[in-house]
Amino acid sequence: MTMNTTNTSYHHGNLRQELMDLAEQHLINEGIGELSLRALAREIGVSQTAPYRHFKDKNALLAALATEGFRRFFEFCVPSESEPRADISLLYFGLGYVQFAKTHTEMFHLMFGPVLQPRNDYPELFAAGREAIYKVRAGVERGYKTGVLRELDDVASMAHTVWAAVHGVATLMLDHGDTYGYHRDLDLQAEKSLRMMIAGLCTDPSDISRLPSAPTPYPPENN
Amino acid sequence: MTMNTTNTSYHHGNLRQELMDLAEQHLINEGIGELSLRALAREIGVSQTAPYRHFKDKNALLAALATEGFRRFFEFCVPSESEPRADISLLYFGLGYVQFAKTHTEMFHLMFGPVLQPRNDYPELFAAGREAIYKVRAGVERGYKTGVLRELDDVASMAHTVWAAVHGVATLMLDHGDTYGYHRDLDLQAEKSLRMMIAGLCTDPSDISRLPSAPTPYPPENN
DNA sequence: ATTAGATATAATCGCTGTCAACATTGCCTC
DNA sequence: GAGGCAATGTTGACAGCGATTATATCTAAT
Repeated sequence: MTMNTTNTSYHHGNLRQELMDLAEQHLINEGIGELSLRALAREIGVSQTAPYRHFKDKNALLAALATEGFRRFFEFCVPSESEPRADISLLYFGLGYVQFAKTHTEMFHLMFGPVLQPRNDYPELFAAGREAIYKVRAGVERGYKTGVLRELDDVASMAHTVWAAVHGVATLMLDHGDTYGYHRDLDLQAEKSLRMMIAGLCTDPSDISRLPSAPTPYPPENN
Repeated sequence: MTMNTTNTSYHHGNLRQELMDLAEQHLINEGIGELSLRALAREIGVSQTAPYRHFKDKNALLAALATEGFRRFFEFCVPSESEPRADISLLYFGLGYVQFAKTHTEMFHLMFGPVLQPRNDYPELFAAGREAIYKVRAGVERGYKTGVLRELDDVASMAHTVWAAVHGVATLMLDHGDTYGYHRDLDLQAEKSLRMMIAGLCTDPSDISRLPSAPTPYPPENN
């Protein structure tokens, strides 16, 4: 994956990146709680103190990971921006959001959960989060101008509402899928909920299925 | 609070309860991550291993705490059930939900977050979560029968949607309040978002402020 | 007096975060 | 090209905290 895994020289040369790569794998496989700097160092074959050259502490590494996660998240949601109709664009955004949560569960928890808080300590991460919001605002603004969305409030408030709707669907699916029962098709349910909520914010909330399906497979080729 | 804090006898006699009480205080003051069985035992004045007589491990204690949390949560939301109009009832439920999240932040994270998962291992907790859903379903059913809610889908799906809406508003407020900027009145924003979303699910989504205010102070006297 | 339940003691193990002292390397300057 | 410096990594050790287990001891109830 990265260039020199079998680098036998004294200096690893790519430790920072390799730490992050491996950390992400551990994140995926074992979850946030189990991630240990020592284990990473051991596995890479480097001393236990070496990581501290690159990250002030464990949370700093996690923050870097989460920031990287946001970058992918944006790519994940990019297609929604090219959709001209604002309501459909928001729906696509929501679908991407949910898909991301589902396929990058632990990363999602890291990015949006209470682990790295308050955000004051992680300016890059904070900025990434803000960027995400701006995208939604842009979508809402478009919806207002084109008359697709009901102008219930100012753009910021409406964007907050949209975000909350999407976020709620995603987190509920992750954290309470089992509570809702294993027999349900959660993906389908999530999409239905998204549609209901977004449709409710539209000028014409006549029908949920009014909003067309997302291009399948929705998210682009990125893993 | 509990009976025998100054019990000098060998047997504490009330350790289980006292552990939970103290744990909750720590939860409130320091958060989930900082909670330590050892600290609790130390503080109570009992050996470090004594808690294991009452809880299989740390998570078992947390699960018991969360279950207790659900009991309070239900009391918190009880007033919504006495409201005859289904949409208003759902709104009150949402307001209670958000208030609970705000005033019992860490407990909320414990109850709804990814800490105690999967729920298979905590049957009581699982049951408590289910009970919560049934309440929402009842509300939705009422809304269908009285023609207040749009019958967009079956009761279960609609309940899921309502829950997602409410849950999204609450979690967004907790975990991303700072991202959205300190200058906003988050409480107000949360309520607005709730109103927009619920109104959107109603037969007549004409006006957000159509739904009347909650009785103030909304939640009953329980701390 | 016995027994089951509650607590204590001691020990294992892992992790974080620091520190000091030292080794290697690459790059920059002269 | 030589020297020097800064960045990177190593080694080893330590303080501190935490979870958990095994084993021993106490005590209250029967």
